Order: sequence, then structure tokens, then C-alpha cells
Amino acid sequence: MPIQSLTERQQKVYDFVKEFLEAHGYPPTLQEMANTLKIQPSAVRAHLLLMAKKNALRYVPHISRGIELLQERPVGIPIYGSAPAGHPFMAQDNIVDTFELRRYISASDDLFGVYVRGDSMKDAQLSTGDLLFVDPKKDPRNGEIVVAAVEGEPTIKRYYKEDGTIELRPENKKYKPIVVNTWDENFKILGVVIGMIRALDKKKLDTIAADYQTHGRVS
Amino acid sequence: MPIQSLTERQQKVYDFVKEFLEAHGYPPTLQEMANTLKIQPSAVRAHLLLMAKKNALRYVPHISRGIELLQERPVGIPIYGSAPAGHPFMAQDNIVDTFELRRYISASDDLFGVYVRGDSMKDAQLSTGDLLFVDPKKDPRNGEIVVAAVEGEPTIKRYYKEDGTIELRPENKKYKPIVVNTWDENFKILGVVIGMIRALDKKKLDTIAADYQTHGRVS
DNA sequence: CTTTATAGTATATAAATTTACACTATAAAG
DNA sequence: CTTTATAGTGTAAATTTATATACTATAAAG
Repeated sequence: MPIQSLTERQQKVYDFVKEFLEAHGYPPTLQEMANTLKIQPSAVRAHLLLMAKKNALRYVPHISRGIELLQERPVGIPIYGSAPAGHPFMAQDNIVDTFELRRYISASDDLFGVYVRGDSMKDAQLSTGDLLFVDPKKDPRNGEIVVAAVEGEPTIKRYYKEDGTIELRPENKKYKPIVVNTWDENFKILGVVIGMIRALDKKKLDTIAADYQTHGRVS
Repeated sequence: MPIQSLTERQQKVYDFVKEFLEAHGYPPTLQEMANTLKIQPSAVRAHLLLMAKKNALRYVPHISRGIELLQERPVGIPIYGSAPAGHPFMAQDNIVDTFELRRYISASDDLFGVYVRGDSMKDAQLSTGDLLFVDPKKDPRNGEIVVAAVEGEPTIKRYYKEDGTIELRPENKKYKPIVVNTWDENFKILGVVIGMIRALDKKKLDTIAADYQTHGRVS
């Protein structure tokens, strides 16, 4: 069922509910809406009933504050695609998806993060300051990037398993691969890197730089 | 003020409010809570008042359903730092921060995203499939990466302003900079790239590849 | 052994909130 | 020119909801 467009007045009511909800955490009463919009509660009620019919919200009669907004714009971030020439880039119908972290980085609950240090994964386009999302429950496949502990030292490398050995390859010719036996006790896969996020604005970069001295990163 | 921990019963009430909110979009009444928990409204009220004192929620007396949950547990992801040799990497005291998207990518509300296409920003370590976070309200500074529309075509480049001209430089020697006049009407800065996220697990990469044919990316 | 915090029952009252009903008015559609 | 959808006013009644008050009970702390 498509979302029918709201009239000007209905939009005003809808907006008020939205703002009220954000401010208070619960919806307004008919009275509260009526006061702000300077109309009668009965009139507000009529608007709500109409909007409910249009599927813009749910209105439960007999229930105080019984309003639920639908089409909650997700906390998400709209993602624009490329549009045909001449078509405005930032138009509603050029939104190809909505970004929600939970959906994008879908992994087990005990997902964790590490910051990258150094240039050993340069050719995989990972650089100092990048934040990696690591899934500790996922079994690594050959070619995937993993966080491993070698003799207690965490390190980021590409994973290749062959017979009884595991090879951890850096992505930079300057460094050499590490080869360990699968039964080696001084070695442990901490998790598989399933995502990465990088801050690019200057203020954030400064913060990261400051952090750098306080906390370590994993190379 | 630290969040004092809830007693077992308080947690039950809290959880019920949370579930009710998710199911209905508005908080429950004392009566509704009392019915489900099989206690009296007065008892529920007492719990709410206590929890409000503990800052677990806001409770507005005299207001029907006047409950707002606070401390929405952030969808946060723990970030581990590098620990002294021998110290277990994934220990509680090695958590240097918690990742929350809204804090990490702090920008104006109308933040949007675009997927990268092509290799024109290769040397800035951006590759096809990366998702960029773009702030349309931020004024670009020299050297920052921006999304611009040149003759209607969106493009990702590094921004340099000098006198009356703006230079949009790719980060790949294969491509040439674009130079436009500041007053050029066929040119518009759509926003400044303030962050990037990349999916690295295979399943996600496949999804992106499938998407690729349906929707476009911005080069 | 007394205080304090938590957890409850039970009931009447007060206040908040929704609702029904009777009307008016305007603009667009058929 | 009549119907339909929207947008209201105003009021009393019905219902929902919160609150005050008086008690009981348990466990932990001092």
C-alpha cells in the first residue's frame, strides 16, 4: 500500500507528533496538539484518523497518546546512486539504499574493533587510523584478512591455510609472511576482519592522532 | 552521574516498557504494566520513581504514559588497543573506546552516502564498493575530498580553491584534474567526504557486486 | 534490634484524556 | 448544483489513567 501524501494541515500535525516524540519519548495527547496548533482536540482527532487511513501513522482510539508514527525514517543515512544525466543527484528517487550500521556490519554480537597501525597492509588499502570491525566467531577463509595473536602480539594479516600450516601474509612487499603450524600454541586467530571505517574530516583525524599516543594500534 | 544498576524487579519493569514501546510506539500505562507483571499499579509506580532516581528512565508524574527510556544501550562495539606483551589482547582493560556510528561520523542531520566507483581516487585508498559519508553542510577546505556535480555528473575528487578557480584533483596519475570557475553554474559541491566504510566479508562483497548492476556508483 | 530500601495489596479519589454529537465553512470534482 | 473531502468550533459525557493513603512483608546494614 503506497503512502498517500498528506495535506498541509496533516503534515503539520504529523510534524508536531514527531517533534514531541523526539523531545519527550512519548506521543502527545489530542489536547497538547490542539493547544499548539490552536485548534480543537476534535479537529486534531479527525486529522489523525485521516492520516491513519493513509497509513502515515497508527492511531489507536480510546488509548491516551495512542499514536505510532510509521515510515520511521531510519536513523540511517540515505545513499544516493548515480542518476541519468540531467537528473538531480540528490533527489528522493535517486536514493538506492539506506545505511544502517547493524545491517551493514552484520555479525555476531561480540564484534569488536581495532585501529590499524603501520603500513603492512598498504596494498589492501588499510592505513594507520582506520578502524577495523572484527568478528571473533567467524571461521577465516583463505584470502580473508584476520587479526591474529602471534606470541601474544596482535597483528593484521591475510590468512592462508595449507595442510598443517597457516600463512599470515602482509600486503606490502617490505614485509615477509609469517608461517605457523596449526597446532602452535603461541598463535591464535582473534577474528576475521569483516569491515572497516575511516574518518576523513580533519577534526576527527586530529582526535585520532591524539589518541595514538595514549592507546596503541595493531600492526 | 553513573547509571546505578537496577534490581531484578526494576529490570523486569524496564524490559516491559522497552518491549511495549517497540511493539506499540508509545509507552504503557501503569495499569498495563501492572496487569502483565501481575502486581498493582501503585507498585509499578514505585518502581518507576526509583528507576527515575537512578536515571534509567524519565518518569513524568501526572502524565499518562509519561515514560521515556534513557541510556539506550548504544549499539556500540568495543575497540581494543594494543596491550603490553603477555597481556591478553581481548581483556576488558584493553578496551580503549566504544564505537558508535553517530559519534564517529558526527555531522549535520542531512548526511548522506555514496558508493565509490572506479579507481580515480586510488592513491587516497578509496576503491569501488566503498561507501562514503558525505556532509552537504560542511564547507570544503583545501585538500579535503568532496563529492561534486560537474555538468550534472557526480564525481569524487580532492578539492583545491585558488582565487577564482576550483581544482578537482583525482588521486591517480592516469586521470587529469578538473578546473572550474567558482561562478560556474554547471558545477556544484554536493558535500565533503567525512568518512568511509568498507565491507570486507565475502557475503557482503557479493551483495555489493549484485547491486552494482542495478544501481550506479559515483566515480 | 532498629533503620532503610525494596516490593507489595487494596481502595477511593482526582485529574487527564478521549469521544460523541451538533454545527459551520471552503474548495474541488462530477 | 450537488456531492465529497477537508478543516474547523464548542460542549458535555464517558472513560482512562494516575495518585494518595493506609497497610503488610522481607532482606540487608548498622
